[in-house]
Amino acid sequence: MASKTSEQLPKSYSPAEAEPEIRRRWEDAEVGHATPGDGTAFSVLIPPPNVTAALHLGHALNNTLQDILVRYHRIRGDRTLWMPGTDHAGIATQSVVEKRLSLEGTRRVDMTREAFVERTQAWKDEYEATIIEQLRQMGASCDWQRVRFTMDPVCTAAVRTAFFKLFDDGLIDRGKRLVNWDPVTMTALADDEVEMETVAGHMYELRYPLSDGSGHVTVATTRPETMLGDTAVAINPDDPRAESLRGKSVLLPIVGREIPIVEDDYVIMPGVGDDPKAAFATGFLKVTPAHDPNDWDIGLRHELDVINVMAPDGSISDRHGWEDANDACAAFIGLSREAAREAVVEWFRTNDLLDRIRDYEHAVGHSYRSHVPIEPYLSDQWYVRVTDDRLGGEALRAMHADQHRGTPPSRPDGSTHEQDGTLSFTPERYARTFQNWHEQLRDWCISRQLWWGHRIPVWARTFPLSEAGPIEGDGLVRDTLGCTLPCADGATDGLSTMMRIDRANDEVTVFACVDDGHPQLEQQLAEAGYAQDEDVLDTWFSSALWPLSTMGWPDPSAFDGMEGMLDTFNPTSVLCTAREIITLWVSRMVMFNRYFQRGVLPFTDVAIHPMIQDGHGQKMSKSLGNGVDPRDIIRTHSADALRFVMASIATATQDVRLPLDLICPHTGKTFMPEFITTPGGHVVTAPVQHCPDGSGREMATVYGLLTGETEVTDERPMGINSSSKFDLGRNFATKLFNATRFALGRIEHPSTDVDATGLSLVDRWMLHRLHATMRIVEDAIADFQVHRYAEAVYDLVWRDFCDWYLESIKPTVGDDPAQQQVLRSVLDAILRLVHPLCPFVTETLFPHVLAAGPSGITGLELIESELLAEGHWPRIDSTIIDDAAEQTFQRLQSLVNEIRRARAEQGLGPRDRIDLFAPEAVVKLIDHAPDAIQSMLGIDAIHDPSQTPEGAWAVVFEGQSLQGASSLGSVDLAAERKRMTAKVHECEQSVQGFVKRLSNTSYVERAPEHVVNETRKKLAEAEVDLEAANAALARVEEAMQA
RNA sequence: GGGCGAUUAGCUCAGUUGGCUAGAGCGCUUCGUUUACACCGAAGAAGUCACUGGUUCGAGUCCAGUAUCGCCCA
Repeated sequence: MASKTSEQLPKSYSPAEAEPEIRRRWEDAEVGHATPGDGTAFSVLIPPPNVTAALHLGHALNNTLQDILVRYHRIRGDRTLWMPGTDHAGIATQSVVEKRLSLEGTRRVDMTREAFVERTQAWKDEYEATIIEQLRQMGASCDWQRVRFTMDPVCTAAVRTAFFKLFDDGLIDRGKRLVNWDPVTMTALADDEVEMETVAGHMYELRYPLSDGSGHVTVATTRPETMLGDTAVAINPDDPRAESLRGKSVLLPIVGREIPIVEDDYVIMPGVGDDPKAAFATGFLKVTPAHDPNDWDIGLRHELDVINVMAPDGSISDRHGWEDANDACAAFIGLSREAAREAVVEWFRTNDLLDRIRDYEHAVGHSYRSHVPIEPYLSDQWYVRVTDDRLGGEALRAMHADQHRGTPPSRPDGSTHEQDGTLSFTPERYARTFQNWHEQLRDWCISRQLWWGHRIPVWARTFPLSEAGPIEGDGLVRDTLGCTLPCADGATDGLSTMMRIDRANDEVTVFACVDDGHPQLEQQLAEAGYAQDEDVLDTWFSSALWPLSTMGWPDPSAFDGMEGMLDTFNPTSVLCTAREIITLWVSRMVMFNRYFQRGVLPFTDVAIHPMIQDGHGQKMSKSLGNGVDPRDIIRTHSADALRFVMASIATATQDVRLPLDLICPHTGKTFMPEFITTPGGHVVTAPVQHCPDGSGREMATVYGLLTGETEVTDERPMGINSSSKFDLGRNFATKLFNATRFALGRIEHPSTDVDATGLSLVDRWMLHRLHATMRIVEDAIADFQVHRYAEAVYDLVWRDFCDWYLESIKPTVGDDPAQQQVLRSVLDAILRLVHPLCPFVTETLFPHVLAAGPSGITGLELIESELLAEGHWPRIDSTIIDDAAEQTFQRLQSLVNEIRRARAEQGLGPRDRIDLFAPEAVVKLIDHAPDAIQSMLGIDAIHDPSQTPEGAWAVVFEGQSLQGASSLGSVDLAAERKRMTAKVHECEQSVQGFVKRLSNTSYVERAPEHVVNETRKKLAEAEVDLEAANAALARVEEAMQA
């Protein structure tokens, strides 16, 4: 290392060359590798990115935040783990693979399940590699020896164990429920995979005759075709018509089914309230429990029949639970839902039962994959009973008392756990989201009709009831003891069973769940004619186990190098994520970790960061082509730039807009593209853009490619999405590099034994600034406010260190070994402070600073290490604090600013020299740093005011007036009068403001004394300034008349 | 429909328990390239803090209402 001298630093910084080399050094040193053990642990789990696609800027923000925390804690000396990994993302990944298959002219259903999974595995391998590479390029200091994948053997073991335990503990249910069904791809969709779209539809009013022939009721519906499955008509109990209809029933047209009229306050009354639906309501609601989620709930409340009239492909069918279809229905069977709608409406019209049709705009859920309306569809699904107090209740009890509104439910046995009340959200308001979610929790449907995922470890077989022996009950039965069916007794180790008894059909279905590590039981079940469930688990089931599975739960000793991981690192320290998955993921991790780890939390803090939108406030998304690949930013701006800007924009109050720019492939120039508005109202880049140099050359955009409106050719290459927002970070890294290079050139013989108290003002001030910034940084990171961190080091490096300190020491540092040591140590400390934000440039510079010699300032400890990434945070004593130096230096800064302003107004260039004629008090102030002031202001000499020559200009400072004169001897009196007039005006405004405030007696009486005194002091200062300014102005005017 | 936010300079955003005569970066104007850095330096212009009320000696900050936008849940 000692060979790294300042001479070896290149003239300018080239991140593209430096970054791969630095990364190699970190990886060779296994910087991120963590082992279990003693001491303060700090651990973070990556929110595993989906292997569906490469990372975008949202991930860059998320992971930058984590890496900052992790690098900071690592160099603070904590035992630090950042666990990396990826998520199999069941439906999303299956969907992109199917899309690729369709491009190849084949389909999933044309191949075996094994072949499809293999194909998907290949996709996963490709994108996992891409994602890991992206993280490495960003400088993520993960533990790369512990990369996990939600479907790898370690995670799979956890999933199997968890499912079995939940099943065995009665927390897994099976039942018929409505799911979001995509009738084109024929799978259930998760709620978040349903996109709400506004549709111009119709509200149909249909007449249903009363069974007793005493008239009819008119129902309003947007989906007339579902009437074949109606099992009731509902009316609001407050509706005046309700009483006369009570107990009556309706004869359902076409089907001839007699269905009850029920009273339910879900029903909207016509014209009542400000719900827009009220304008379209008739007060009567057809109830179709099998085809509408709200109707399903009404059905439950009134114990209605559930009649499914559709096949999985969305066509009308009497073979999926519709048993009373008569001849009149035959005409509809087999029709698509769209055709059936027309046919049903036509039937009503022909039979004079159609009242009217009105245009009606409403939101309809669409499949994000096939883009057809989703069908609420009745099917058998597995559920986790998260509404059970052992799960949902534990999540509420986890919340910090300051953040939970009211009192969380207590445990049935009244017990408490030491980790109750220890989960905190930052920003605090997101605790509300978490609490509200758990207070209206619904059971969690975990089965998905997919091939890609964790297959549900349940084997089932249906038997005639007569073979089952003496079993009791009807419906779902957990106690299977006494059952004589094969594999159904539930007493075998590793096997847990339940059964569904269907007495009406004389059948019993046995469900047998097998624990992890019992392949012989699976074999046995297969031999007994049981078949494994075809479905896979919801992706979030394995994600929910992430804090456990990545550390080897349930048995870390079963895996290499994992022993002790759970003990040391679970609960983890903080989870960094966006708010959109508080319900989907955070909640489930809390429930599962507490359930499986005897009350232990998965993490104690949740840090929610903003979402990144484009310049038009739209989410960055693949379909809008407004996404930005972090690798493009790294290529054009550097990883440090990416990270610095990500940290700067990670503020707590709102989402951030990152206006999109385009990089021209012809010239490499960045420019603002032309935007167009899509029919859907989104603002996107026009498919073809023109080179900003006016040459007329063209380029294609991501959006153009996506819509097929353009393609990439030699003449029309791809424009790269970027953002000039990242210039800030690139400039910062460059500035730091240049400043370091310059400083190193000035450090020749640093003292090694420097006591801060004996130093010059500028040195003491600089050390004071370092101390103050360190406190800000430490507080900011403790509060997860990385933008405050970025801002603080920006000011320290650019404003304090470069603009003031380096400029101040230029005349003296060459001959001052003590100052050289201050320069060396401050530089060293700055690199350590900036490292978590910009690890590459700081690591690049670090050995060069070490090569400048050992540190040596009392009260500032800088422990050396080979790599900064494995180094140490500076230790700084409070003896370094020097408020007097800070105050004096601030006065000098004001003086410099005033004189610079005057110089500029006088039209003096940076090289024009001046003489200063200053009163004694000002000279005394300048004497704190005479060389610095003279150098920064280009002062040749300072004289007594009595020697002021003709043609001097004035500066008002602290109520005094000093004069400056250019060596050229000329003065621009007009400019001088203008500036002095402005100064007088400014002073008058101040004086007036303070006088007004102080003449308010209630202000003087009621405001705290120190506030009033402060105002008096300011008034006094403003008054003397005004006096001095007036005097100066008078002199100018006098000179002009002369 | 319920909940949570946002609205501050041309743009993107800060603004900690009410005490500022409201800040930053970019952009803009003027000046400056022998003297670390033009991915730079110096100077400058630019804001009725969405609107209407209220509380207070004092409101960008607290309260109520209005408008617009965003997200989550139903």
